[in-house]
Amino acid sequence: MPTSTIAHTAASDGQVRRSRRKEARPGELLDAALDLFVEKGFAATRVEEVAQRAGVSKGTLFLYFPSKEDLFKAVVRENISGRFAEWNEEFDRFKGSTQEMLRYCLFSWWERIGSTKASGIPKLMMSEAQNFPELTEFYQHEVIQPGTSLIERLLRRGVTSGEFRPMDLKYGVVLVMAPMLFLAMWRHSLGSCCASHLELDPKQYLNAQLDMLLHGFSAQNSPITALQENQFQ
Amino acid sequence: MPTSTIAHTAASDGQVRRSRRKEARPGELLDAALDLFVEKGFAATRVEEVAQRAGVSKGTLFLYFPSKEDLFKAVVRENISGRFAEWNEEFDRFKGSTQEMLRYCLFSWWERIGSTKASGIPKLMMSEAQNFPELTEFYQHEVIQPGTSLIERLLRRGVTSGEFRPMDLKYGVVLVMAPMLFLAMWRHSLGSCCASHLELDPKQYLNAQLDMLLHGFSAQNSPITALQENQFQ
Amino acid sequence: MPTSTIAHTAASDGQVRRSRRKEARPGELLDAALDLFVEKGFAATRVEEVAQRAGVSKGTLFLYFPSKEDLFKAVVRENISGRFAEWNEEFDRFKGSTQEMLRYCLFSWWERIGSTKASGIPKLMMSEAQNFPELTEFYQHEVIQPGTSLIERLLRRGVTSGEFRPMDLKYGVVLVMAPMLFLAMWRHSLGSCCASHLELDPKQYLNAQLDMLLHGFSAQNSPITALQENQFQ
Amino acid sequence: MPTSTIAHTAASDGQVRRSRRKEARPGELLDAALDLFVEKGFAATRVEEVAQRAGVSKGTLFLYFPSKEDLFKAVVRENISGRFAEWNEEFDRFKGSTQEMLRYCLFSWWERIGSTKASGIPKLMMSEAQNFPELTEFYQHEVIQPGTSLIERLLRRGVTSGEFRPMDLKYGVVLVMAPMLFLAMWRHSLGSCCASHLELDPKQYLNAQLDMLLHGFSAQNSPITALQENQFQ
DNA sequence: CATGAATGAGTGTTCATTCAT
DNA sequence: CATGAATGAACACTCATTCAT
Repeated sequence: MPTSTIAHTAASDGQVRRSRRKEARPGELLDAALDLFVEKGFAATRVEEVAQRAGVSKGTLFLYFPSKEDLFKAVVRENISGRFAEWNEEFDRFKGSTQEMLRYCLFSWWERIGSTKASGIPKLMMSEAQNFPELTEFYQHEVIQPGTSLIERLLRRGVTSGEFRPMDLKYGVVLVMAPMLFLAMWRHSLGSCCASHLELDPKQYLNAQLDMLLHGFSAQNSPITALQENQFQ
Repeated sequence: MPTSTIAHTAASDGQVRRSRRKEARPGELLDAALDLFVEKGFAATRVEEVAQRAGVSKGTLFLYFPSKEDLFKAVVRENISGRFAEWNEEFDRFKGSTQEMLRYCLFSWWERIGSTKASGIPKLMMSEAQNFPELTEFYQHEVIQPGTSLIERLLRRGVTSGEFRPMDLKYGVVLVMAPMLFLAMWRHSLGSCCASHLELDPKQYLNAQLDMLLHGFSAQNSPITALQENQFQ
Repeated sequence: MPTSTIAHTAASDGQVRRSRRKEARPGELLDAALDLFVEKGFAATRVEEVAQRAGVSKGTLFLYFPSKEDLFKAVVRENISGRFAEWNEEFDRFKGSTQEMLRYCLFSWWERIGSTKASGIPKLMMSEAQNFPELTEFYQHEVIQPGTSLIERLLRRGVTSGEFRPMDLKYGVVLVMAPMLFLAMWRHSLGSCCASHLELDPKQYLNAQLDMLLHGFSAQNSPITALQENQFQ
Repeated sequence: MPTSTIAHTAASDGQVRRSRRKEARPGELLDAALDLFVEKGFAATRVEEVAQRAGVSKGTLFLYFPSKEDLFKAVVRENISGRFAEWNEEFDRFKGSTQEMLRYCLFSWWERIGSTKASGIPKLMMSEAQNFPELTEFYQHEVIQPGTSLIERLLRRGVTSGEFRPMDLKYGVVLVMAPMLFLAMWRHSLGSCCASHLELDPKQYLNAQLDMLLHGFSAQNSPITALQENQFQ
């Protein structure tokens, strides 16, 4: 009951703090919207429910976001696009090897997006892309392109330094991105539904991915890896 | 179980003529529904459009499937035919190296599933898993488990023969499956929407995956690969 | 209560004639829509009320008319545009003097439009033209242009035959149209609200207009006219 | 009577300073509202836009006018200032022929009303008469009746002097009024919407009307007129 | 006195579902 | 069996009105 703030008159300091009207902050709306979009998808989420969950009226929502699509865009910006600036800066300052950088990339993605509610957004986009072309274009520009640029940059660094083999960067980028996206989608769909024998421990999954990105399955490659044991957490 | 209501009428005259006629319509409806569900998702698909595409009236559709949800369930069930028996047999007879077997696995999947309409089913399941838990469980048993067993078997063969490093098979399996599922979903969603810089050539993508599964990015691994050139088609 | 036709089972001839569902005919919807559009204007008329008055559900209305604007267009076509073909034919066959033709023009307009509910449409268009540009364009093409063509033709005939003075046809047309439009608007607004000292008898008003169109106020013109006495009905 | 609540506070200090400040705002609001009501109609005008255009907040508007309807009433009342006294005096002093007087009547109406913002009021009244019966009655008394009296007086003068034929004054008055009202409405609705073949030059239109009021279309009447050429500006 | 954030009833349109024929 | 006309609940978005500050 977010409306519990109603009529909470602060008698002590002489000031009336809260009244019948809920003071809306866009933040609460964005949180509520993220929850519902991830849970139900874009189309199936009713704006009224978003408003209710944020403890305000439908009208108030439209006061802050001119349309449902704009609300969604704001959610994406708040939870995903906004992160790329910081990431790029971190990459600028990164001192270690590119292998370490790749590891950092996967694990910071996990901490900032993968393990949060925001990880539901990629799944959502996959599901609804066809039906909302404008949102899709937005997502392309705000998420896909910055994300691929970031990874491309990383791979280029590795190739330049001689750590990585020369490669077609386009497919290299997808090789790095796909497992992250897959993990996000898996957790929000099949992985979450059934106590499956395939319930993945995310960090172990990412370690396995990382290990394979670097060394592959082949036996002649370096032998001690996440694929063998759960030694990395 | 809407499909069970269909085919159990023609017991009297021994001929399946009447029942065959009846079964013709649900089949067309299921085909039409698969196309549309994959293209637009469950919610955005209108039953009337399904009926039109199948050449029948909306009323007729509801004659065969008591609700849109039942239609959806029937679509998913119908398209999960057990291809796994055949695959297992092929694996029994396979003579080459496990590396070749892995390659065969990815490419036969592409030919039989990935490049066909059936590739829409994983996307559907990912998108709608939350809304159809009963269906999800069914999918787990009928597809995910047989599929993982198949790949697990393959990996075990590789480890036993010394071609592959020892590994935690659970994560190994996901490493193999993820790119296939990702490819299927990508093609049916974001990948098809935007004239993206990320439009993937499926065979090249699979080659790149295969290459990385075997060798990873590292420079000390075998240098000439699909990642470098487009020599594989 | 148009829904009184419900469950009116015709027991006599063995046939069930009417059932719970109302059989909608677009005609009833058009009638209801004309009533309400004229009474309340386009924007203020709720489609649900139109449907109710026609005795059907809101959904049924959208079965016949894809949008409120289309409903309006159909109303205009049914009640106004459709008349011009007949009018043109009558003008083709007209044998008398152009003065008689002008009289015929005004009075047949009165019988077919001015005295009917359709006379509310011009007022409505005047009120709402600015807010519904698409409707306005439609009205231009379907009503204003055919109407002006008809009158222009009439005036040209009179000038050619020497009955009328040479004139700038554009303003001649407006001189003829304006009083008809004014009468229609007056009746649906100020004229209908108050038992005014200006309550106009339409036929007398039209006679006065006709007389003035032909002769003006001047004393040197033909003396016996509608302006003097109420001899015409 | 919302305007009565405004100006009766400043009795104490004799100076109208404070009250003058207060009155400034309603004036701006009424101006803004007139513009918008005329342009868009009552329903389509948003109070927020009125407030913005007047440079105040929405809340302030409701401080002065308890509702949108009250604002509308105030707008109409405000803009019906008694110009009729002046007009009557001018008629008292008029020396020329009644034909000249009629011409003066039309053109001074154009200068004082027709060409100004005030010409929007008749359109408003025509559009909204049904919804504001109380206002309509007010308009009858304050505008229609004085106006008709003025014209009636003019026509009577012409008949008495022998310039005009004897006539039923009631219809004579409408014959004179109708084209003025029509012009005002046309300019504010259809005439302004469409780059129509019927875009009217007001002075030419009034000349044509005047000419026809005096002579009609008939060929035996005086031949050189505004209907023939555009020689009058 | 002035503000503007908050409200919530109201509207056009869609679409799964029903049912008389 | 098959049809398709009819239904009505649902939903995004608007805007006059309120009221705490």
